[in-house]
Amino acid sequence: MKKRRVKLEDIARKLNISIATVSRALDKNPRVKPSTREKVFETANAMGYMPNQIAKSLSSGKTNIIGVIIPRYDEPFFIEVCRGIDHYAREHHYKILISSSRNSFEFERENLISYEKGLVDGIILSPTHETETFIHIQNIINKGIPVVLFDNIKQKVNGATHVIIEDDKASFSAVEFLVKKRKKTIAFIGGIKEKKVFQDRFKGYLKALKKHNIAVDDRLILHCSSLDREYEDAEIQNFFNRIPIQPDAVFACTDNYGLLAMKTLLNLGYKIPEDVSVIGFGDLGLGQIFVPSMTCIAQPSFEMGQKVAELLIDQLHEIDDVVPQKKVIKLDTKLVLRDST
Amino acid sequence: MKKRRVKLEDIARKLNISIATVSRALDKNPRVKPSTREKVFETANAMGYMPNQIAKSLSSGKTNIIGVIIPRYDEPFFIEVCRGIDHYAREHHYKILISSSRNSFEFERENLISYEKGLVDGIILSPTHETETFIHIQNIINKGIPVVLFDNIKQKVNGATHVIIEDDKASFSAVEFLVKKRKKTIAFIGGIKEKKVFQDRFKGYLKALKKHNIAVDDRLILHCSSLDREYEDAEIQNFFNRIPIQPDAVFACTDNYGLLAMKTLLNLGYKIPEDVSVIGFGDLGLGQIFVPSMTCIAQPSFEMGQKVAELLIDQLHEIDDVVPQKKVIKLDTKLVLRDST
DNA sequence: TAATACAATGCAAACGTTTGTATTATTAAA
DNA sequence: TTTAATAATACAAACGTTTGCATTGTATTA
Repeated sequence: MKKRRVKLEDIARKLNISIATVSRALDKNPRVKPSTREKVFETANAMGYMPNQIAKSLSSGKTNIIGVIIPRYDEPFFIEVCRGIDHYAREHHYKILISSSRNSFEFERENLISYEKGLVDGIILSPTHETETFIHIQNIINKGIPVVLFDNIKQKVNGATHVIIEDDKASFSAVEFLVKKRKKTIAFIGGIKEKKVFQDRFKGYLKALKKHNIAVDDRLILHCSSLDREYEDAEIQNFFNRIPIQPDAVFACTDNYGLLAMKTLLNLGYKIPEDVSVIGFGDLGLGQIFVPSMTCIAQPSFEMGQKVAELLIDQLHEIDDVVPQKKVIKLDTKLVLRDST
Repeated sequence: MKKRRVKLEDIARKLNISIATVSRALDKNPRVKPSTREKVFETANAMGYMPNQIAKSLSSGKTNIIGVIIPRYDEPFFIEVCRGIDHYAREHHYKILISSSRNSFEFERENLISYEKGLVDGIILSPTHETETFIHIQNIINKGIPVVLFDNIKQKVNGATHVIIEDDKASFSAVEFLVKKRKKTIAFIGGIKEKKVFQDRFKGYLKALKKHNIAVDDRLILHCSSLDREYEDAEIQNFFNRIPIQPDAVFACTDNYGLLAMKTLLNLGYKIPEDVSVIGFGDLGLGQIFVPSMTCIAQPSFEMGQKVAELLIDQLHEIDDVVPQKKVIKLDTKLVLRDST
């Protein structure tokens, strides 16, 4: 069934020249005579030659593959980042190997180890909420494999570049916006408490309330604990069904939470934005479709992907001896106003 | 900067044994004495040995990587399929290399060629709307690389396994459902005409109308031509803004079209489902969040991914001499009723 | 016409594994 | 003890490239 691949040797034999010459000819190396090169190209085509990437990689020590680890697929933010990575990477002749850590530290570690086997030239990683220790990442870096981290970074990792947004600032400004609209009972819907981004978004919420002398009311605060799409809905419905006071605004830490909140509130008979304003976080398209459309903090996801890829690829091309400056890159967010506020 | 990797040779030298023995010891090959094996494992650990996947692949001729080509990232259906693939693949020790053809035949071909260089053991592909000729796929198969196709297959490819749903049947039953609800002016929102799945879904629509003696009215039919999320919205808004008759139902060929239709209709003052019913296609979660929630044809995307991966991996494990039976697998859809009808 | 330069090509090692076969060491049987 | 059997290990080729260095061929100069 499986056909034997044509290799350099086959071309060499047919033309009665050496493998080295064939290799160089295909490389357009000026050391081989134009006429020879032509002949090589012709027979290579005729024979259907296709270089063996694996052999090339073994010889060169480069695979031109970037390993990407995200906590989950079913979060549009991560997919959008991947799209950004793919865009930049392809332009620079890299391919991407994506895997999901499924919100599990163990999976994240396993993935990292599998990448350590030399399959990838560098790694882009967004740590899970479970990730408390970073030695598994440090280990990889110590082996000389460049790593770029994005989103949800609990701890600065020495030698890695970080790309983040300022979650606390962003949520602070969103909540302050609500306060300035004279909202007094602002509900907060966050995600799992263990996740740094949610912690920071919560901090921003608290800070805005404090600044404007609004008392924090625990009954208005929900930290969703679901890791799956299916349970988030129930959790948020529960929350609003039982809430003892009527909120006049909701600040949600993701677009999805925001949409689910709007859905639940509408079903409970609230009018948006008359009775209650809602702000989401992310701005990944769905907020624009919902009726009413949702005000969001726009996070530059695609751009984040591009940036992350750019930084990694830059690092891959650095001269080995130059000890590179590792950086923390902060991308800007902005509040996009729509009908829900 | 870059540390030299520890290799078998280093372990061998340290223990004064041969590379072959080290290799076999790590493989737990019974040909090496238990005590030797122990020593090998110990020093391997102590030295931080990590096998070189590339070298392994070159030697074994297997990479344990599956190449996946999808037309676009920003279509939840494809991501859900990828998630299914990832799930099944990981369980069977395969990794996935994803790339997007960006709705372009040329990109699809390029990706395929890049995979042909021996990087992947097999390929999962969903052809673009531009893909008319299938020789690039046939070529790959002829080289002995297994290919499984899913969604949007215009032409049966010899030697490839196909996984599809019966788009015409599914849309027929959805439209018939509307007819039975006494809907007479049923609008159709499809995608680019060149895409087989949209052609089939349109056929189902026509067939249902015909069966129930409802005249086809071109003014009720929209074939969206946008390939980008951003333009779809405008196209659908335009359509409903200018529509000369009031539809009493809308059958949309994707969830996104359905949601955009609902949004536009609501903004135009229609009541859903009182004035107009809406059915979407896909059922990827968003329909449940929208208010009112959207009735959908549920397409088993995750399962499709799993199935596709299963079929490919089965093929990869087939004995080479056995000429395998290539199949066309049809997955079931069902109509999920919600508030929009 | 011999010496010299340089263009074109070839040889062989290297990349890090795996694995068939050969070799050596050890044990059991005669 | 020597022989036969078997267990343990070693050798070397193979996977398909790339590349530094050596070699051959050709043209230029004196």
